[in-house]
Amino acid sequence: MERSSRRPRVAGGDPVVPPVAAPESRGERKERTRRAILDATLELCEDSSLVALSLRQVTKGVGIVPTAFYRHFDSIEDLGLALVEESFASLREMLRDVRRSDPTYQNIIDSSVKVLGEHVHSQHDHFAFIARERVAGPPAVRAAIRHQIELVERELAADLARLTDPEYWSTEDLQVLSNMIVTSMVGTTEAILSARPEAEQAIAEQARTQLRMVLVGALHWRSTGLG
Amino acid sequence: MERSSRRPRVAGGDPVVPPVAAPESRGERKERTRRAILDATLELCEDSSLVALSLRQVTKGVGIVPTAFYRHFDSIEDLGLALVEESFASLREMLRDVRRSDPTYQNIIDSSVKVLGEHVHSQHDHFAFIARERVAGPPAVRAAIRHQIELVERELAADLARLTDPEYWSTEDLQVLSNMIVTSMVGTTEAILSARPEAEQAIAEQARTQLRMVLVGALHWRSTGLG
DNA sequence: AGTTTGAGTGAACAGGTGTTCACTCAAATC
DNA sequence: GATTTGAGTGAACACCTGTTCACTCAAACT
Repeated sequence: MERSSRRPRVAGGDPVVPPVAAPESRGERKERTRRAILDATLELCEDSSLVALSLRQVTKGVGIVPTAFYRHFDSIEDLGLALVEESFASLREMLRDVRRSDPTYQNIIDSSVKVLGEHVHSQHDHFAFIARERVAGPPAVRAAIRHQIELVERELAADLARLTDPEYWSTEDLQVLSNMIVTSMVGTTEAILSARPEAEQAIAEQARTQLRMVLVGALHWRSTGLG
Repeated sequence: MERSSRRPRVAGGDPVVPPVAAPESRGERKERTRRAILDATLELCEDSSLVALSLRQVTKGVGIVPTAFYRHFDSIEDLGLALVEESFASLREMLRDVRRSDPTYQNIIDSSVKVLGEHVHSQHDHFAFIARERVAGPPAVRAAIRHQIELVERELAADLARLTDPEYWSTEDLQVLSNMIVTSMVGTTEAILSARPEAEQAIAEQARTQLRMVLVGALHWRSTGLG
């Protein structure tokens, strides 16, 4: 047991840098442990779910004793809510990138799908967390994710309002269209996350085609219905 | 302990009918216990996931001893695969109902959404199981569900092939369209399952509008793209 | 009638679970 | 320099976990 220092290990492996060399303030150290808990949890529940994850698994992954967990979170569910916030911070960063979309791409669809693909990889754990816990997490976590997605849908509907003719597009229709686009993008995300890498090109192509189909529908839409 | 008979209790509560009055064959009894395990599992993992469900919880729910479980399934994962088969039997029954759609409804969309709503309620546990375990179940269960959904998508694409002009609709486009419709219906199912009952009317209306939008897109689609 | 089969039992195992408690000891405050 | 604060420790608790084993005893087969 003489190996275990008082300082948390922070991740699965042992620190490469001499642990003594870091003069940390109290707050810095607490924040570092907190981060380590969040990161370890994202990794550990990757192929199961928060509801199947035990407090002791998390603390073992971090390299702290079970009791230390309570200095940071009340429960796994509480931890989950923190991860929802963090994950949606990633997602909103992506939306920011989508909005000021790369001018080298000629249209919105290509650049959106490109940005989605990039972020799903660079923020893989966050996107996987949302996709899973959205339907399988603890009730409070599910509710929090649903709420966040609803906010995103409303934002997208507001964006779309600026691009469409209010004569033909009612607020309700825009909300419905926005929901469909978000649902489709959630589906694309799930597909990327659970596919072999070589299939990703095809998934992206499918996502583009779907958005094009929806766009064709939108261009011919009349609020009055199919007429 | 004198209350506990040798016969399994079959569900949460105690049997109302005198348990002695049933002369069962060996096979009948085994099948009854198997059903009880399947039913108890569907109930128990309703608000968590298979991965968070223990073998002992299941057997306690059924009213049998943990060891008896192994007479029916190798593991919880094995049980999960049986539930996938059973749940997709429900889903395919729904698809059958959709195909010979109610002639009192004038179009496919209205009747399809109606049938979906009905089946999501009458087979609530099966649909909830698929929706959850699709993303959060044990790997083998996830794979099985993905495979089944892929089959459904291909069937739908074949149906659509009969309704569209092959001049404008390539096989690939039909597959993509089918994927979008299925994704949208999965989204609608999730929405119904996690919404308060009074919101269901609005969800159905949204589902109809989305299908109408897609249909408008389909009617104006050219395989060559947006032109 | 006698034998085999197999669904269900109950005890035991080694180990994992959340939570409590009194504790250390270094940073932060006085 | 003395005191307070609080992140982390380690033992202990009562309970739950999957799996094993030898067993019962009624239905099914010979």
